[in-house]
Amino acid sequence: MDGTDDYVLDEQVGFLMRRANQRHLAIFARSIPDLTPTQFAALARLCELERVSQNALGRATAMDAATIKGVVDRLRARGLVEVTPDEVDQRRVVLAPSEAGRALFRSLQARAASITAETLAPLSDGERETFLSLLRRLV
Amino acid sequence: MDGTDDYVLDEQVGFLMRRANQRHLAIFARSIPDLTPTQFAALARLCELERVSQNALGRATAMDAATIKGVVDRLRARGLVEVTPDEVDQRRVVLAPSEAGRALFRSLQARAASITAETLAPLSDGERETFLSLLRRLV
DNA sequence: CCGCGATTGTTGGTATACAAGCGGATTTTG
DNA sequence: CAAAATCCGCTTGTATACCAACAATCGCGG
Repeated sequence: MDGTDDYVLDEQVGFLMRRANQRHLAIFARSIPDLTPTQFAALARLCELERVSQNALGRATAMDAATIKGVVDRLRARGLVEVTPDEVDQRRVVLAPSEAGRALFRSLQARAASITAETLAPLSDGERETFLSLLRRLV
Repeated sequence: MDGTDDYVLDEQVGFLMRRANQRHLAIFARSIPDLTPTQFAALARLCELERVSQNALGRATAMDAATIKGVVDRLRARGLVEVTPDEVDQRRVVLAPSEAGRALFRSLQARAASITAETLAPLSDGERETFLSLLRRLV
């Protein structure tokens, strides 16, 4: 039992992912101060899907129903998302990006791409590919 | 300008990290329901450092001063951490794991290690090494 | 057509997380 | 030694994030 039980926090994948995520979040906030990563993800998906229900958007962006509600509320409050009741299913609301939402997304697209680049900047091109493909298998 | 502006959310490192983290958090919560990953990290560091101030523990676990306060409060409420005022520096409080805290950490250590293993289970041994070493460079 | 399970959106509660700002203590510096 | 800078812990406010519970609605089987 000499070395089997040493638990080194700094080598745990969860701790490393948390810290890597912190660094990425800081890069994002510096580059796009107006929108959080979550809000941007929701807006991006909405621009891609055009018309979806709230929960469906949540599933498409890996967010809980309770979480997506708050995100959509904040996007709505800023006029980036429009909400209309679904005509057939009375439980649903249909979300769509407003013209302002679409314009904002377009204007931020390039910056968003550069955020990914900056996050991965410590790695070489090949390492980036490797990292992303391994990461994709851990979702 | 045909393909330069397609922003694919699912390929962004932030989105992938968020989802990989979600999966890891779910594994953690299933395996150690009593403690959050953050609380466990703080407890682990505390067992390693024995006696630290609150903010110092926060820095050692990559937590904001406001964040570590809440974490320590909850650990204290469960009797896992003991607090004494620092004798020299009157601003500081000195944290130390209680006997119960040390015992809990010891009893969870193996499970914590298996959480890392389960999180990385989709990868082969070599891929795990690669992933961790790349991830370590992104913190 | 009736009932029952599933889905939709909502709410409340808990737990990170960070920014900003506070008063107080300590250390550095001029 | 006094002023400035720094550090300490705290609080407030905002934003994820998830769970659990809820009413309203929908769809399907009988």
